[in-house]
Amino acid sequence: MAEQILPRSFYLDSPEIVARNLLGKVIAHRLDGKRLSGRIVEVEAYLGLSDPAAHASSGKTSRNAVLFGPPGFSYVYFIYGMHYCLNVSCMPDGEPGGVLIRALEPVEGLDVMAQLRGSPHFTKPNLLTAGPGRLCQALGITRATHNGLDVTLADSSLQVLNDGYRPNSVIATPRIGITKALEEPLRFVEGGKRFPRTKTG
DNA sequence: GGAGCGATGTCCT
DNA sequence: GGACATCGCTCCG
Repeated sequence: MAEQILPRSFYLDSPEIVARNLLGKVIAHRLDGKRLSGRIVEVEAYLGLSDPAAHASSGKTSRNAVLFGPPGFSYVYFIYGMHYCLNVSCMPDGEPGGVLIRALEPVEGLDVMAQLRGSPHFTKPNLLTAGPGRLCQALGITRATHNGLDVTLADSSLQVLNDGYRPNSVIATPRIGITKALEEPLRFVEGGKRFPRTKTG
């Protein structure tokens, strides 16, 4: 099938549902006329006020406002003084929720990704986009340029596409790198996929 | 290949 | 002032 932009209705569901459904979809970023893309192989769901690990848990602030807005918008934040992380908002307008994109399998523009990441990584394509900080660097995504973009528009520079690929199975595990709600199985990876990703799973 | 650790900016308490 | 949804380098096996 031809690739299609995921419609806003795709993101209306709860973060757990949207996270599972995002596995196997393609993130595409048009940068200086060149398309950089990768297939989603690892995601995490972050809920609203009931999830102490979520940015939205302490209420709406200027930083996390996108999570409280309409579904299908990018939420990019800066972490550890060094890295950006990409999320997509879900749930209806006014209700917080989001999905963190943790790892991609690079598909298009690997040469540009390697330049953005540093050329030594070109020989290790798994290190280009495995990890939330790495994939933002590889795609050229920053908070200044990519926070709050509507990823459902045909003319958006950042899109999420369905090309017909379907994961064989989905495995749920605890989330990584957090200090609260450590046991909740809200991290999702595709079962049996060979492509390297972060940590276990 | 795995554990330990430093780098480093922004936001909220 | 401290926490933080991370990464890459070192050192040790």
